[in-house]
Amino acid sequence: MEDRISKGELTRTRILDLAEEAVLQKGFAATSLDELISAAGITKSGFFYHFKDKSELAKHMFVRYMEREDEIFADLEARADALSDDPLHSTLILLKMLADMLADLPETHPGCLVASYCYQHQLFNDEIRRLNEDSVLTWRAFFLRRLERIAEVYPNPEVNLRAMADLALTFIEGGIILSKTLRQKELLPELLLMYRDYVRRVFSPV
Amino acid sequence: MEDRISKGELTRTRILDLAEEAVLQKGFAATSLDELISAAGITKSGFFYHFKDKSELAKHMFVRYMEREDEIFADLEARADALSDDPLHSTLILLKMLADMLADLPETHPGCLVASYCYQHQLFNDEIRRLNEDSVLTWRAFFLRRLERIAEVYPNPEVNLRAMADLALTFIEGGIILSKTLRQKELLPELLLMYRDYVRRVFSPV
DNA sequence: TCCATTTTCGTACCTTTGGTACAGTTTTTC
DNA sequence: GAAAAACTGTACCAAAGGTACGAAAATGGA
Repeated sequence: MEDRISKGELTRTRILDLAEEAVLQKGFAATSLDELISAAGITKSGFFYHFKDKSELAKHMFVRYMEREDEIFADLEARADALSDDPLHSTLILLKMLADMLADLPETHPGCLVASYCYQHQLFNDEIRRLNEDSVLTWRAFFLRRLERIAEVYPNPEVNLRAMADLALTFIEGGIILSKTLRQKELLPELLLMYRDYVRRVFSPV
Repeated sequence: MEDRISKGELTRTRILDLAEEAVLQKGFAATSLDELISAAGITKSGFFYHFKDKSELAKHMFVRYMEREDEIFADLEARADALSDDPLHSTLILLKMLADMLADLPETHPGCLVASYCYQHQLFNDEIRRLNEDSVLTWRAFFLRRLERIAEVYPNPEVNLRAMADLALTFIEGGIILSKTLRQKELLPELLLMYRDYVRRVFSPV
């Protein structure tokens, strides 16, 4: 009938939620299984029923994180594209919506798993490192696709679209670090709006 | 006679070098003391003679890291200012030299301790968190000071200088993550040159 | 050369953590 | 009501961070 979520699925979600929060605050190695199982209200055996070892936890945590981010971006894209047929305009809307979303967070942005894993890459196996790399490439492709569509309408031969797509990620990752370190949540949306401004200037006819 | 470096100082430097490299690759918690002492060729007691606990290691490592960075920036600044009296021009030179320096690194940038600590803040005490915050504020002040001098000569009322200073850090931190994750060392200098370009466009009279 | 300080080693011990192994039990679900 | 799913309990292991403290080199200056 309804979209039933099995009990196991719920427990797994609970573990992953707790793990993600802990990892973003103190790193993967310092996130102890004991801490997770007691917070999740299960036992060690229960944990190992769901994840065959800690590295499986890392992998599933990351995959889930990326799926959620992808959903968010797909949703923003759909909403932005619904509001304007002009590729430049709709991308500016998208960036504004993203900035608003980040500004509306109750606290400072908790952090990005890509950055966290990047600064602990030696802890992870090749599969996870590959996943991390792929996720960055996916984001780059997302922005690049939109920038290319803009460039078709507003050609600007001087601009390196790939570098400009990378810039979006740079703003996000760098902005999170700035926001987190200074504990000022406004910094991240402010920076994103600067990126938006930059995109507008580059493509807008003077 | 010469600037003698005591044996203890040498050992401490060796420990800090090893620790910094390990921390940037797998995080602080995963960097074991046993690993450091065996690599440094000392014993556990030897380690605890130099650092009263692991948290002292974290602190000294960070302080030393920031001193080195400060030196690098002070040196770049001195060299850039020697080449031009015009504040805009000398800052553009500074950014170019920084980009060149990063491009000349033999490998991908090893990472920034500010970002590493930021993503593991819960591991550290207030003193270290404060140090981390202060270091970002110092960098912001460094760039802000230069931007203000530029703005005196090339006024642009539309621009938020503080946000533009933060942008420099954002480019660096975000660029490191991008470079490290994709294992492409060219990305970081490329991004820095984009920041340089941005600064030039903002202040250059059309 | 002697003496004090600095630097390092040896050893023993304690707790937490990740991980393994595996048998047993309760809950769901069909 | 039976099979599959979702756990629990117990016992064990090696490695890690840390503590404590006494002894021994090494070094540096008088």
